Amino acid sequence: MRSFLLRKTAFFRAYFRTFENMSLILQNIAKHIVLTPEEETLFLSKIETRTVKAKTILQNAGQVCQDSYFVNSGLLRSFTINDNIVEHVLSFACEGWWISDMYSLLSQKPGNLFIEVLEDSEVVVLSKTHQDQLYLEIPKLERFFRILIENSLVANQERLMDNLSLTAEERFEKFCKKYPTLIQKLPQKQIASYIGVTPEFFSKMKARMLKK
Amino acid sequence: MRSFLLRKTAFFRAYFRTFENMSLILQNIAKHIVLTPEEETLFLSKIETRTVKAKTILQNAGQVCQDSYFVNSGLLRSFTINDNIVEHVLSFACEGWWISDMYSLLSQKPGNLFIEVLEDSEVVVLSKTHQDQLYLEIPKLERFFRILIENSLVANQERLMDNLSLTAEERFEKFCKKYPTLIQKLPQKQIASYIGVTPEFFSKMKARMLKK
DNA sequence: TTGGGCACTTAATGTAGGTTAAGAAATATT
DNA sequence: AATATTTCTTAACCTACATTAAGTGCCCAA
Repeated sequence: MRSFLLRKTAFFRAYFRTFENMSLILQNIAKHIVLTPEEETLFLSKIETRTVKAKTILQNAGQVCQDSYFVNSGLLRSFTINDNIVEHVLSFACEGWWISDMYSLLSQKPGNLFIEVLEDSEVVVLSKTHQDQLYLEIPKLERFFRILIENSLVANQERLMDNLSLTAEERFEKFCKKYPTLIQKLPQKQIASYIGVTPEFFSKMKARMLKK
Repeated sequence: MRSFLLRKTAFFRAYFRTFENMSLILQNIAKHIVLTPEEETLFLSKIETRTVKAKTILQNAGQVCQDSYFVNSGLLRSFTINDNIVEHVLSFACEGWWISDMYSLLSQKPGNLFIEVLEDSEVVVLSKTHQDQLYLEIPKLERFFRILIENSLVANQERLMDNLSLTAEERFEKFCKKYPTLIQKLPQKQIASYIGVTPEFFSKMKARMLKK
């Protein structure tokens, strides 16, 4: 009897933990489309959560990307490394954001991006295989991901135009306004890399801005 | 009898012209999804073709964007103008490409982009209203547009990283390889603006490259 | 036919941001 | 607590690209 109870509480703990872990992603989906409880269950059956420690590399350049990640908690980034061994941040992802190497994921060719964990994090893993299955099983998800990608395209276009027309200082100000929570968490060199300047210049620029 | 024949030939002419005008966009769709003949007809009923002359502005910054354009023939571009009255090209669109101000189209807020006709062109116009209807009437189109947008996001991300890590010369070389047909058609200052340099610097750079 | 714009070139000078290097401060590792 | 490693700062010098300005060739409109 006692062992039964033990098993039972373990079951409930796991059950509730799953729900706790998954509620954020379901909320995220619910912002754009409505899933039935059965569809939610099906969706949940295709994903898994994973706890990852800071500095873990989830995706390496040169490899074919198999997974997208949704961040439950913590902080990740994607970046490239060019010939001179200089890193350039493509994107950050904190709570409630998705991150992946879309080029590699879609083309199933080796990618150029690294995906790195910046802070101990909990991520939801969605494999390409499962995502493709889900598109067929729950066609509404086409809409969900279409909307996500539309939003990220718009943000990307704006960033591109900003890089062409604004100074580093202006880009930094915009970044601060747009992602105030990220600023707190990020080491300065990561911000510099996202803005598109060297850490040395960023430091100088920051000092200059403080004087004003 | 004669007038009947006349009407008949007029009908056929219109019929075939419609088909001629629309076959490119249907082919474009067929690359990613399969539509039934009825769905194709429905789709065609929601769009119209329009002949536009060079220098026409199809979309003005400050206005809410209502339409996406698919290019049957000719050449368009989208661009912003910053405070200093400097233009920056976001994208070109020639035969078989889509162009719009996605930010404004999605948010229905005033946009920052201009869309201008560079060469006399024929475009297919798809209004936001019709597009939204189509998503409901032919859910497969969610997939089609998702794929289109995915591809453009990937291209944008690459361009962003290139702007951060490559020199103007390298960006130009990449542009030439990627869009060889565009190079022929575009005035040099448009290329310069896309690459992200002034026309003066571009000219100097070109001279330097020819010497090698 | 002329002339007024527009695209392109060349050249002098200016500057935002890069590079190198060395030290200080903060974090991580033992 | 001590050491190692990474992050940040400062400063001197360098360069890719911008700015300004003046000039050339070309199209096309009156």
